[in-house]
Amino acid sequence: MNGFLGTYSVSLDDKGRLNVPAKFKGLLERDSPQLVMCVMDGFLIVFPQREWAANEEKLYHLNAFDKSDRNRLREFYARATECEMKSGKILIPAAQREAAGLKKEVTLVGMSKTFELWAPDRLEKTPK
Amino acid sequence: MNGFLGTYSVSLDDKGRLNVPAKFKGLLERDSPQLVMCVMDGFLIVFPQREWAANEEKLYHLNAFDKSDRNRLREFYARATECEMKSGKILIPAAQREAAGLKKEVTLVGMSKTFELWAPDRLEKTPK
DNA sequence: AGGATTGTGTCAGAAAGTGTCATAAAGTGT
DNA sequence: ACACTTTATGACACTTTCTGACACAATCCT
Repeated sequence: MNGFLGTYSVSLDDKGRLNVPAKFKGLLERDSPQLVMCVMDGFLIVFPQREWAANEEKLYHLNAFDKSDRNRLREFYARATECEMKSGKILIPAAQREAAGLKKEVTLVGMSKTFELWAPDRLEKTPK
Repeated sequence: MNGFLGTYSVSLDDKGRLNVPAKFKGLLERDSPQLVMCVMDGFLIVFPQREWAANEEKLYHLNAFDKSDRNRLREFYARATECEMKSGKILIPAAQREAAGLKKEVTLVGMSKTFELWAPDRLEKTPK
């Protein structure tokens, strides 16, 4: 598989775990089940760990003593959580579920290297 | 064979699989049965994987941390699904069938590097 | 410690996807 | 037009995946 592709509608179980679709599962199992989940505006991004690291590198050049750079860095890190696919499922922490407005139904959107988790109604309102 | 050419009328089986016409089958078997199926405006485009990758390259310049770039990326990736020709058939996922309004009869149109899947009535209404 | 909350593994039933085959239809050569 | 080959269709049995639920483990709080 080339990357995460497509839109899937999945439901969370009673503890807020999402069942990873089989097509994504293969990729995560092969690469690594370690993930970083990050709140963006109104939705969640899931990075496989390696991909997260690659993004992080892009931030190295920022200056930790520059105020606006520091704000960007803070944004980035403050909203990230480590998580993992276990038994084919990913637990979405309560704070993240809250931030993305996730209830029972979640729409999962592949973005090649990463994928996104959306509350279905929010995704619909996204500009086309 | 040089590419996908011509129009074929095929029927889907009870699970929504289409039988790949023999002329296309050869090409897919030789090249690779890996495909990406993408929802367009009311119909589906099927890309052999290699061809998809070539299109994807055009998006490399976009910045995934920029909001509007990200929306464009999402539009592209969200519509796609990986699929594969297995036992000479291609399963069209329910969501895709829905999006293209496919029932039992499907019209398949070769477009050289790719081919399209249409609901017959929609194809007829296409401006000439 | 006890009780609540949050996280984890597993499983059964339902739904979706897959392989194979018999028959029907279309195409080919003579 | 005939026999023969190839291709398409529909059906069936089987496998995989998804869902929702349950039981249990770990953590937190007071």
